Amino acid sequence: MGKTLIHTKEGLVLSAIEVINDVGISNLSIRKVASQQGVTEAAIFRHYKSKNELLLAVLDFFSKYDSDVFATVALKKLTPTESIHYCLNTYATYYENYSAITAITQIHEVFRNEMELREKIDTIIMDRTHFMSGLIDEAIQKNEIAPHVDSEQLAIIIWGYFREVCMKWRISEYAFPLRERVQESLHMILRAFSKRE
Amino acid sequence: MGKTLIHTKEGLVLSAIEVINDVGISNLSIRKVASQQGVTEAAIFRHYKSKNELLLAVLDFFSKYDSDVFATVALKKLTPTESIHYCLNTYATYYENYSAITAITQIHEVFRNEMELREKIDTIIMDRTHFMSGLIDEAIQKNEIAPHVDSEQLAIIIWGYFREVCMKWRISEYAFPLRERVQESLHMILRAFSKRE
Amino acid sequence: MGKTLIHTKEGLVLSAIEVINDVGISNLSIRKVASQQGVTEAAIFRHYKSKNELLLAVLDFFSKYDSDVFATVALKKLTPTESIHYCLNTYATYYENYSAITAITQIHEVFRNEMELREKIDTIIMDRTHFMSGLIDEAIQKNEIAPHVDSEQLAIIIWGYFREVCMKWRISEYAFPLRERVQESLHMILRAFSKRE
Amino acid sequence: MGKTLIHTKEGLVLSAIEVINDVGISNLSIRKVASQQGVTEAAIFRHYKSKNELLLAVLDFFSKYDSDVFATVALKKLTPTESIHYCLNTYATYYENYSAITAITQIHEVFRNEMELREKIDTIIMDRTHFMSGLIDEAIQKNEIAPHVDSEQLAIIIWGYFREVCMKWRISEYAFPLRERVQESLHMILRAFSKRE
DNA sequence: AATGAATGAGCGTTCATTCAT
DNA sequence: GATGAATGAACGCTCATTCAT
Repeated sequence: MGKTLIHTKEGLVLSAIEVINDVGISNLSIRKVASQQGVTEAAIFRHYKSKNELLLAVLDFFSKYDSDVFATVALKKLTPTESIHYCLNTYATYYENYSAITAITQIHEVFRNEMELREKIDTIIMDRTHFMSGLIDEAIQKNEIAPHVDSEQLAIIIWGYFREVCMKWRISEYAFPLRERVQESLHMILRAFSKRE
Repeated sequence: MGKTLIHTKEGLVLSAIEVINDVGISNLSIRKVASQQGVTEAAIFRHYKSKNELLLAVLDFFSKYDSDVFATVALKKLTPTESIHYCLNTYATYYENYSAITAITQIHEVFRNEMELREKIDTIIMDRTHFMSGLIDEAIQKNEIAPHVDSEQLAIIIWGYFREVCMKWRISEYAFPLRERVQESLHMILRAFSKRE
Repeated sequence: MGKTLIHTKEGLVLSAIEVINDVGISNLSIRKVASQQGVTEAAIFRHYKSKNELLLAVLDFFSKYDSDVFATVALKKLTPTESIHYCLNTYATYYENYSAITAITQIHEVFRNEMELREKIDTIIMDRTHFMSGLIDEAIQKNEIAPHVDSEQLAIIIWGYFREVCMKWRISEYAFPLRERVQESLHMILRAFSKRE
Repeated sequence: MGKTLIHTKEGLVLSAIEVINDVGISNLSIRKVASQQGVTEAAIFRHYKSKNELLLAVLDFFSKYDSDVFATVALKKLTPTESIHYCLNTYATYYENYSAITAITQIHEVFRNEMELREKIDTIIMDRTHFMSGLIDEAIQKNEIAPHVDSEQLAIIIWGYFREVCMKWRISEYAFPLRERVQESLHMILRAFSKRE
């Protein structure tokens, strides 16, 4: 019973992501999520009291991975550079297997016009940047990255790259292996910003 | 006469950009553009025969700058690295003075569900990447950038950074000087990827 | 429950016919049907997913009578001539009591520009002609109608007459008794085409 | 000059008929007539001060033929029966060569919702019926048609047939020779109603 | 004699949401 | 826990008509 509820509730999030991927966030509607899920529109309002609340759940789902990744990185005994690799590799692998979710990486702007959604998305972005710049700071301290590098700016570069390559992947209709490409480019970036002997 | 026509038609593009910046692309409607412009909705359809056509004009306006920039760069006698700086500096300066247009940099995904818009936006992105990777190739040939660098990947990194920093600028509500920040970061990037002696 | 549904759905068809009779098929709109019925426009779309689907239901309603008539004629043990009389008498009586529906007899042409409607209306007309020419063939075999008569042409004459007299009835604002008039004229026609001794 | 005006004015009527035939009376609009004619919408209002006035001109054009036919019939020295044949033959020949105009024969009902148009169309129908029943009366007097026949009812039968066969012709997409068919059927009708020896 | 621009009303349709069942 | 019916607002778009040029 409780289980079914949870199942349906989460199922709606997955359906919403599917719909966003299929017809775009602008054309997402409760009706379409309902029919994707095979329920009535009214049924959705039993689980989420508004469309925005469903979208908040989508963002929760999208970022739930974040805490896991951040936590895992902390647990493993990796060098900072390895951590950065591990982090992006995790996302890239995940996205490669669930390509629809990359739609969410591209629609931050759309969420910005509803206060609740805006706060959530801003927090997600901020946390990711913060986490990344933290790793970079560590890397600088451990001489893996050159000392003059501004960690926040590099964090923006890395996330910006990641978002851009996700976009290219979508445009290409998933024509190249995302994980490999990200790995290569990240390697290139970290090497470029590494300390020079 | 001709003047009035051009004025209204172009004015509608500017109004559309304003509306997109204000309420978001998802909430853009012909009604809102009309009221922003102070005309009736029907009047818009005299100038653009559909909403999509107006949006195409917005993309035209957004990218019209591109050819100018590409051409100017070719004319000036600059080193490739200087050209890259000049290019991003131009956009950053422009955006800094017309912050609403940065909204357009963030909405590629939304346009992807209308074929005409999709084609246009894909072309714009491709052309920009191509132009940038061309400059990088030149830079590699002239030993300004390290030979092992993949020019297309670096182009993606640079544009990804630019898009990301525009997003951050918007989130911060234009709290930092965009041009300066871009200049610094770009300097950092190009230095990192430069040939090491 | 089920009852309410059927009621509203069928009610909309009757409302649509009322509107067509009042303001003409060209001026029929979902808005007007809605207000005739005392519901909102959106409510209509719960029952019929488009305006055309509602119009199809109107045609269904208009022709649902057909199968009943055809079937009844077959059941009763009447001479072919009596059958023809019975058939037109049934329509005339029905129309006399529900004059608004005669509007539908006059609007074939208008429906011709929507493929779905066109197919439906063409089928209705074809079936009626076919049924009538079948009866005439029988009448010829039983020597009630002269052998040289082309049954399809006579069917067209009879239906053409019926449609024309309905038009006259409408023009006259229902000033003469439709049933009686049809009966007389049909009698005149059948007598004229009967076998002469 | 005057000539051009007349030409344009009449051209608009022909364009309107073309549009009605192409997209149906319900989808006729000033815009479409204008573009069919290759002028602006505003230009039409220079010639006809409203859409209804243009439609009145269409009806004028449609029925202008009537007076010619009526007059010609009176001039020629024909028997009443021959006159009826001549009359329908003239229309059938005309329509066969200008099939678009048969659209007008089918849309009386649509015109009924604008008072001016209604009056016009009612007059046309009445005049035609009157003319036909006059010929039938003559035929009765000259023993060409049986004495017990009600001339008005037969007139309705004949015009009803004619309208119906025009409809069938349209449905069939002009698959049979209209004139021939009308001639045959009319022959059949007049023979049936003729005096029997 | 004709055009381009504009208007206000109306169109068919979709939306998020509510509520009785 | 879910459904079917309904609503009111908004959507993109087309209409007949007007008017300054």
